[in-house]
Amino acid sequence: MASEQAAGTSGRRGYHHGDLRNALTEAAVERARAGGPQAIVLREAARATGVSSTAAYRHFANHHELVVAVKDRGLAMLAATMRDELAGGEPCSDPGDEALRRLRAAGLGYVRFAFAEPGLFRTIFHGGTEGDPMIGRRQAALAAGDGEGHLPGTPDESEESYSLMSRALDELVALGRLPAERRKYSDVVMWSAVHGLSVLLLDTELAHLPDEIKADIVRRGIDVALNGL
Amino acid sequence: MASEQAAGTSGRRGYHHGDLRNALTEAAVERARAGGPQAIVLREAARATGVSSTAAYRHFANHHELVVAVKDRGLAMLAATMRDELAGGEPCSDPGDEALRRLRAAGLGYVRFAFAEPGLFRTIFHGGTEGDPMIGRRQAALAAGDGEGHLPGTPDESEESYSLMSRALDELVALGRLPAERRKYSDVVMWSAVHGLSVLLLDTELAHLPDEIKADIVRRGIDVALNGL
DNA sequence: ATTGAATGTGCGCAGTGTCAACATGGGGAT
DNA sequence: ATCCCCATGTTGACACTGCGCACATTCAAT
Repeated sequence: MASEQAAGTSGRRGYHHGDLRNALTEAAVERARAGGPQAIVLREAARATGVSSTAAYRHFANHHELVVAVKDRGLAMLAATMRDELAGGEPCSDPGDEALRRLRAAGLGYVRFAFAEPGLFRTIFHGGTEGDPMIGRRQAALAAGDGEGHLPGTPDESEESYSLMSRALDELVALGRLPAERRKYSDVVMWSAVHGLSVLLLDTELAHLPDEIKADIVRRGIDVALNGL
Repeated sequence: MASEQAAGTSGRRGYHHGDLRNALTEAAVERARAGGPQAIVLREAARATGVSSTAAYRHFANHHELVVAVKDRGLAMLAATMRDELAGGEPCSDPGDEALRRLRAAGLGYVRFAFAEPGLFRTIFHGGTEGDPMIGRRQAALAAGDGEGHLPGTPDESEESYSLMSRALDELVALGRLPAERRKYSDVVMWSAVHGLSVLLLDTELAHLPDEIKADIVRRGIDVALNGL
């Protein structure tokens, strides 16, 4: 009975684990961190948790659901990283500058997470969106563009990272730093800018560039986006 | 010696196939088109080609090499789509406007390909870059930034799509439409802009948006990038 | 204590990547 | 034309994966 797991939240105090779903997810997250989405293998996670493979099927309908669970965790960590970046810099006195600082910080945090956790980042954006979190389900609303002139959203709470940028943009408009007519789609465009930077500098030959150059590119990319808006 | 090309699909006149590598790649491309990188399964490709699974190992060291072959094909198709888009619109009389039109067309072609061939697009950017084509191998040169002030490249001929945008930018500089000091990294930024748009509108809940909205977002995204440069 | 629903276990099936040993036959040296 | 080499294909097997089925164990409500 000398199992490797000793304490913490996953006690395994007998036949029943008590928190298997969580334990499995954590194990899967660990693999994903190291090897990306491909490294998420159900049997492995079960093995690492000290439980039979089929036990996992009591908590996940199939392999994909495990992946989705990992995506969720990753998304939360993404948001956390962005929030950290937000809180990191010192606020500007001018409200307009401050809003802009926040937008830039949000974008920077996004890229920073991608670099810090490439495995998780790749896992988050992997395969279609069938059964995923992100931006939420009510796309119907998105379709018709709402009265405020931008994509509504912040569905549940999953897409906090998205709303961070979105809110900063709202402030910019409120403070007159961004013409209201340009508000529409600005969030998506900003998001796509930082996402593109992340992916290219991570999964392309560009990944071999020295870090300083990458940092320059990221700065430039974000500046271009902010300028262009 | 006379007949050996006849069939593009597969000759199979006897024990030896004659063009297995190509046939396998084609089969794999077909699966990838329909189901993305995950759909590239070596045994399946062999089966579809009417050959034993292990025969593939005479032409590909392992599964990954097959995927790389598909990536190559996809890259070529990407470039083709972009070139089509370039040739599609009518040229502007003013050279500066023309260069700008080309840059925009290149970007639009990029996104258009992503929408037209999502499976291949996802395959191209899948997993690390170990043993891939793209941007080429000489990153050392990239590191030090060259005299012209932008990332050199056009390695072999694989990254034609990249060079299409890069050349348009060069023209813009030559014609005084873009300050030379902003030329640096502009290609990467432009590329990342269109890439981000493609990925987000393809692999996110945003994918459920109606096509018109997507088109609007793409337009806006590209405009922002061009403006920001 | 009984019992039913959760939860976990073993076993098996189909399918995949990959390797080793063997078969075939096309093309160059003779 | 002949012969032999070796690139190209084939069969068989191993390890591993996702997943379903029948059975075991436990917790909780009766």
